[in-house]
Amino acid sequence: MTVIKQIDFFDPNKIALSGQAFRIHPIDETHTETVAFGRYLQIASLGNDRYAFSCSEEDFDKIWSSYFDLDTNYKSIVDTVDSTDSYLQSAINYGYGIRILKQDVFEATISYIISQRRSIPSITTCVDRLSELKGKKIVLPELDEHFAKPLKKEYYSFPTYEELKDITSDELNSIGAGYRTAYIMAAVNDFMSGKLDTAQMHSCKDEQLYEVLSSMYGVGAKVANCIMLFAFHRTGRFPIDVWVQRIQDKYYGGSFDCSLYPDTAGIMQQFMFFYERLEESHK
DNA sequence: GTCCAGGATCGGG
DNA sequence: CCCGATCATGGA
Repeated sequence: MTVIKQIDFFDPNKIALSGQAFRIHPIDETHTETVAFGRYLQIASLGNDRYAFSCSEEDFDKIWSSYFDLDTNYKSIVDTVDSTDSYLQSAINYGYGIRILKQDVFEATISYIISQRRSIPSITTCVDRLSELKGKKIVLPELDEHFAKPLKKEYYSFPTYEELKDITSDELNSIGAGYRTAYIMAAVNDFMSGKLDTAQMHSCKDEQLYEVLSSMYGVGAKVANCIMLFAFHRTGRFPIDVWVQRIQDKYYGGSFDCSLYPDTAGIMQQFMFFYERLEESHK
């Protein structure tokens, strides 16, 4: 099953390298693969803003169009950027095609709890190990001539909280969760007990959602904002990690003025993060 | 071996 | 309220 679409402002490999999700990867220059919502998806870039997706029309409409935030007009958002902010202008030019994903709430919560004080490759390893341990094996879709060979032999879904309800400390230690083991156990319990209810959280205003998330054991300001931005699509949130703080120190006198972008500061943040990290890797 | 990573918690001032 | 020490491990 293959669906071909024409899409503006969409660069799957840049999204994969932008560090907002940990299970999306470039295969080669024109192919990207991801695992999300229990499925494997491959995207082939055909040129002239045309893309092949390895899914049915129905899954594209019900899952992937939303996941990649394809109903949002990023060009108009980019046009609102302060023309005198040359750093942000450069970052946006460099990151043209990055969209903010709408990730699964539980997966994003656990992944960002794992993420604290680790590098992105290390987070990826840990998330993959957890999926292999407790997720379900995924049946790959048929991949026709548009697509490349997948990177791995086997893929596993990110486990649901039901699938993690009996996970032990030893198991979490074995996948390299380190000192975050207790945080993950607590988070699973919060979802299982109904203290955290995804549907209810979606209806919360930003401040209330932030309170709920940051009240979790092992979830502070940065992780709470990442969950809000990358799972709940609260695009006004501005997560500050070591990279973003570095950017603020170098180019914004210590703090970026988010009030200029009340509804899109998080999108700006993602462009800056991508720009700074990849510039650094080219040195 | 050394150093740092998409930080949070805790105790003390 | 702010500050410093501490946390376990992978990857460069």
